[in-house]
Amino acid sequence: MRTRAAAPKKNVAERIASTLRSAIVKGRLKPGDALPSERELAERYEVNRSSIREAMKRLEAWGLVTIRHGGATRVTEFLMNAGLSVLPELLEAGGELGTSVLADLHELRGLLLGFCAERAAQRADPASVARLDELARRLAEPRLKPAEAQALDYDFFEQLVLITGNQLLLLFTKVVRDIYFRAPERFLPMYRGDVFDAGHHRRAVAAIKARDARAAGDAMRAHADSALRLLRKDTA
Amino acid sequence: MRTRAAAPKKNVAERIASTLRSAIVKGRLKPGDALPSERELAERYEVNRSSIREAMKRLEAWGLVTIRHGGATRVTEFLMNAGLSVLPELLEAGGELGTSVLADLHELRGLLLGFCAERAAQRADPASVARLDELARRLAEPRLKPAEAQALDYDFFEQLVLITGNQLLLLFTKVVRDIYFRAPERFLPMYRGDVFDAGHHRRAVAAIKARDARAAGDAMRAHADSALRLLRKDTA
DNA sequence: TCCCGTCAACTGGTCCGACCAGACTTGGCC
DNA sequence: GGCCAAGTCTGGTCGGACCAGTTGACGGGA
Repeated sequence: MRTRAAAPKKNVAERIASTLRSAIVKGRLKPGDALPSERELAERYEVNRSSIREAMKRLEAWGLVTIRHGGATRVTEFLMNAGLSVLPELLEAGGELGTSVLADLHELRGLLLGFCAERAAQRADPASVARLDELARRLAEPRLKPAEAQALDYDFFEQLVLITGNQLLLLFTKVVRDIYFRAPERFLPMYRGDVFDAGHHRRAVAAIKARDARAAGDAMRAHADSALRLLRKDTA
Repeated sequence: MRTRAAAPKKNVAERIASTLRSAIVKGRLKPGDALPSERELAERYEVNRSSIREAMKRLEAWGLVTIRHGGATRVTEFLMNAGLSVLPELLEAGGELGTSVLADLHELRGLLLGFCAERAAQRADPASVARLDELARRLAEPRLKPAEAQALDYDFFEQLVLITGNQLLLLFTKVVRDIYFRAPERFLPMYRGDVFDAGHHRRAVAAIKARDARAAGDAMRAHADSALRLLRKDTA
């Protein structure tokens, strides 16, 4: 809200869904709790019931509530039942949960980055390598804004994933992208000029060119690890 | 339930959303194509426009279409935009895409299994190890039905993930579970008595007990690799 | 007293038809 | 030919009606 686009032109349904989502993820509504009926919510928010229904459908799609015809709509135990789609919500909610999940994300990112870099060293075509090279070069530019570095870093990740040809992994990167976009402020500190080191990317590209899988993987793992260490230091 | 019932009591909106989703994922509707207007779809499917709207909202939540007020609703380049929620559909679609994604899944599963096993060897508590032991023992029973072996194998995976304490990974396993549940027939061949080898799990548990991270990881990676090899042989 | 079936009063699901609001299309004006 | 305005497409919101499962209170029978 406060940052990124003062949300001027959101749908009615979208606005209400966000409100309720926040209530759920932040714990004001606990798993098992019943939401007010659609008719009551419509009255409370002074909108039509159709809009409330849309908001409910959205919450259901996010895996945050279960709707039962005839029964009440209840908050689900989303950590055990929802899929990755609730992730952005979890991070946006901030707080303790958000931070621990953020660390989990970086841990997993390191694993995947390493894997992709190794694959890339084995089978990257010249055009892909050129794109990686270009991205690494731009990452090394002085006076790069944190937000730009973040965007380039994501592009680098995506390019690596594209090289592996693993479509499932590609879908996963989209989840990561959603998180980056929705809660960029959680990531920007690691891209500050005084802590971000573009050397990892440069070394990775060099290793990929040299077909050195191990070195490429190590470089990207080191990149993710540095973010993880920074996060741990900040929260400590 | 377990066998995925021929969709007996789905919503109108849900039914229509599934139909369209399938059309999109299977390529009958290509990225960039405009869907018919809500009013036209309502007429074609002989339902109210509200129901069509709900179906549209669902497709949008899945990342399959983009809705623009005033403009047409268009199919997105979903592989580049959708999240993991379309995965089950990709597999169910069968055909070339389904098989290649299945291979991707096994590849990724190997990576994650190996990672989790290594972590488990480093930090598993006795109770968790006992649960893994029990699961491995049951997997080794003679005359195990493929479906039972599949269920146990999934439980083993989940238990490993729980040991890592990575909540994000836990959410990912839920996605895997959804796939297993929705298209079990795609996985059962690898659990047939004559090809399934429970030795990988047994060796992994032994390695975890011995705190041998490398051996534990290798055992689980070998498990996933054997599935991948079988898949490649079948399609070849 | 206790159990069980009935039914009213919830809940969400679908429908209708109207109107608002943004975005394209078209045609006439310059 | 190029530009702008009106018309008519699109989705967005409304409200009010009715259908369809669930729930639980209430009353009658064992």
